[in-house]
Amino acid sequence: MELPIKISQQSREPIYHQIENQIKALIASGQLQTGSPLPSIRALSKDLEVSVITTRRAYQDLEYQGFIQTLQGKGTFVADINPALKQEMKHDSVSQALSQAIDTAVQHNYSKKQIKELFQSLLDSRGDL
Amino acid sequence: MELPIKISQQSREPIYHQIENQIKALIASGQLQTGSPLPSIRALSKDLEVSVITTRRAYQDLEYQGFIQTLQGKGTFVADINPALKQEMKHDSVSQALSQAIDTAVQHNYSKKQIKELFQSLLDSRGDL
DNA sequence: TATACTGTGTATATAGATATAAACAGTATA
DNA sequence: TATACTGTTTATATCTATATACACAGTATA
Repeated sequence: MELPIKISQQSREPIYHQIENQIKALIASGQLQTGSPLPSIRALSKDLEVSVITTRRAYQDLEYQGFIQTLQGKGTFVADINPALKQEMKHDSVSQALSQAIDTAVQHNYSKKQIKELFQSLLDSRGDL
Repeated sequence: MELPIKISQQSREPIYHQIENQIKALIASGQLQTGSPLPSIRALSKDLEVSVITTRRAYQDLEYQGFIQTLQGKGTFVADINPALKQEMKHDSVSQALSQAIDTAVQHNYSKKQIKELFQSLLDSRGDL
């Protein structure tokens, strides 16, 4: 079972962190339901072409945070998460991402109008929306 | 002379990289003009409460990329950069930041409408714009 | 029961990021 | 000329991230 996640090697964010964030997004948005199995750490490491230690680290963090649970010999499954928490996670993550992008634009001396226009044009040119 | 840059310790992006990006933004947007002096690596390290090695790394990378030049004993100065290049840098950096934020929203299954609304509300609640 | 998978623990190694410290060389000013 | 600044070099150290490898223990299936 493949997860729709992608790793950017040029990003300065650690790989395991990228994996974590993307799995969280899938869970928070309901694309991964409670109880559904995740790929094994070995399978995921092959998919993403990273080492098992890296995928394992991501899963460990997610488990520590309560998003997944792993059973030795069986695998790893999405945990049961309060829907209100999911909503909050969604909102927080997306808000933070957008805010940071606005920060970057402001740092570059973009006006409100310019930011809005560029954003609109980028949003409109997305083929997946 | 203090630079209006801030370091986020929780960000997973290396500190020197954060410094680089923010100085680039200042140069690209004209907030730092050709020839103007940057704070010494020691002064900057004190301002930002990071080590000299870290600020030096940022300055070295910026120099390698042609944005600044340093003279031993004198200090570090903004280089002369083609205005077209500045424009391109601005546009690329801001576009990339906004695109990545949209990616995050999409990962969280946000619709175009939701993204737009959240963005608008975040933009409107900015006190600095 | 053997095989193929699962997670867990451990080891070794390398690269990157960052801290602190000291010394050297160059510049500027009182 | 001494002092205070500037960048440069070097050293030591620690932590983090990631790679590869191996072995152990648990589960599932043919």
